[in-house]
Amino acid sequence: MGATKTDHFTDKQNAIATLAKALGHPARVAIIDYLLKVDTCICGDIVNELPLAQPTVSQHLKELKNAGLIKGEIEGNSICYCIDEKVIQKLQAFFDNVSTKLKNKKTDCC
Amino acid sequence: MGATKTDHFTDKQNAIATLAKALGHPARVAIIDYLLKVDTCICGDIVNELPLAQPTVSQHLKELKNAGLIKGEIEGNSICYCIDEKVIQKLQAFFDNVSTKLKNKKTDCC
DNA sequence: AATCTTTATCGTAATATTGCAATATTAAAC
DNA sequence: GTTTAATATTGCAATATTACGATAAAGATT
Repeated sequence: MGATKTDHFTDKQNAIATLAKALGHPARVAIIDYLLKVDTCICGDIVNELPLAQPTVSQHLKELKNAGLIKGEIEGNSICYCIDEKVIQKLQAFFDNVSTKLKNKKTDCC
Repeated sequence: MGATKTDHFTDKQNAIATLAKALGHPARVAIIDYLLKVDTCICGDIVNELPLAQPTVSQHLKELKNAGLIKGEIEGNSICYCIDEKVIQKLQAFFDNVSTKLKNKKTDCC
């Protein structure tokens, strides 16, 4: 196989998994880190920052974009990428919820 | 290729990526959801809950365990799995940080 | 319009992931 | 000790991901 059975899980579970998967590569975490660090966010800068070839970076940016984590805006002949705050908040809410529920748990088996 | 170039990224980036990757599958998100929902957390229950065969669930549990997201404790001839609160807090802190930094950003290009 | 710059896409090789049937392991129950 | 029950491991097929060279596309520059 190799294909994920998404249809058997809830929309929310699939949504979180998609976002988490998008961040499941250090290069993509590094891209997020970089976009946070700088105020301008031109694709070329990201390529220079990362230890990967330009097509590879482009592919990682595409995956972050597909997952909805970043947005790209054409700026002359270069492209400005930024993080989508709403999507980050979705992840934040998920982990907040997990954390809260863990604290309220009665049994602490392990 | 197909192998991730982990050595070029920071330990923190690799750590976040590893955790995110572990949650990058709906079945594994569903496992976390289930562990939060119930007070007992025996592996067999998880197998019954998920629409996947026992070996597949076992494999997903192993990946969550390898990433450090859950811990397993032998309980008779069954196994009790629980979420590691500390690791969740690591992810929580990461997204809190991203969120805060986004809010403090001057330029909002996209 | 020819050229340069910037980013995306294609093609492809190497590796990883997903899923399951079959089988192994280990502890309880009899 | 044999059987039952619960979980893990093995082996394998299908698919996905990662990485990059080569090339394309599209706007800027000359």
